Amino acid sequence: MDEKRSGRHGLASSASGLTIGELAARTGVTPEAIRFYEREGVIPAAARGGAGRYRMYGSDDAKRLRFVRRARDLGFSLEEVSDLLALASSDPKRPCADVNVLANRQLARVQAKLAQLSALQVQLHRLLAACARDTSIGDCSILEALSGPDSGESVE
Amino acid sequence: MDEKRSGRHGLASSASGLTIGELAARTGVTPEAIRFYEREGVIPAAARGGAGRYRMYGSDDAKRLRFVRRARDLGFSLEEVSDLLALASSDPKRPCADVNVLANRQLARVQAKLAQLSALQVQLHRLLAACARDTSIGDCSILEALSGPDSGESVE
DNA sequence: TTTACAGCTTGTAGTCGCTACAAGGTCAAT
DNA sequence: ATTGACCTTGTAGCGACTACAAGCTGTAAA
Repeated sequence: MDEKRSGRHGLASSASGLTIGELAARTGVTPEAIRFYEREGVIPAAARGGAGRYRMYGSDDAKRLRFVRRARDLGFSLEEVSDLLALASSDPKRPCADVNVLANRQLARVQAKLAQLSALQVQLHRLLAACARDTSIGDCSILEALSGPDSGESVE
Repeated sequence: MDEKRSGRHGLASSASGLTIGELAARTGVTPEAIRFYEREGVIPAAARGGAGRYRMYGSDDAKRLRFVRRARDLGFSLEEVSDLLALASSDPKRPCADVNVLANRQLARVQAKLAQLSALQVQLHRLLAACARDTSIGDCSILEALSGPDSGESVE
């Protein structure tokens, strides 16, 4: 019955007997993060294994956790991940408009940040191009730019 | 001697008698952030005005604070801002290579993030394009993608 | 003079998504 | 019995602020 024990020290690792460390290894999420997700209510509290008080996980937990990791990788907040999880396990016949809304919102955020960073890149490029010709702190166009493009004696 | 009082309630606002709120208004940095910068050692502790114990600022402080804000806007960390401030007030004859290094590092960070976000944008676009044709949660390709592109029963 | 009130003071807690301990408990093997 | 990996909880820290709370100050209007 327990032929599937295989951890370095033999802690259960059968289809529905993963420890938190094993789950971590399978999902690419650290044990600390898993416990954090549980505390935050993103994933349900794990069942505790027989004698000891260790958290034990099954394949459903692994699936859910991979879902969480992928959604986080896409930039969704933990709250949105919770929403997505709830949607994923809701009535399969319901329209997936809510999912779409979430994804679109995230896309908008990503695009806003892209625009902002793009502008930053341009500015830094310009500063560096100008500074390449400078040699001393006194003439450094970067420091000049930071010190005040819009005059400097406007304290009245 | 005190003909230059002009705040709503008359707190000093002459060339070198700004209160923290006035400084905030002139620099676009909130009073809380200014105090935070002082606590963190990014800007020196302000002089305290005569009778009361209010912080009082002059035009040099305003300049320095604008410098900080611009550098922050470019994405430099507070530690780097401190470094930049130190460089700006160091020997003007020294070469500005250090400034260049800092700016290049920041540009590299910005570009790394741009690449990352760009990839994210592509992924989200793909997900949304696929989902536009879906109608129900059960068929939602976004949730499918999150649930596991690489099979799903690999818990062994 | 009294009162009102804007704006200042310090200190602390919260944000977000973790990571990094510390101090101790558990499990299997040697 | 002891080792030693792994687990447990709880707490603090990161970065760069923001948001209070409780109280003080300074001026103006009643």
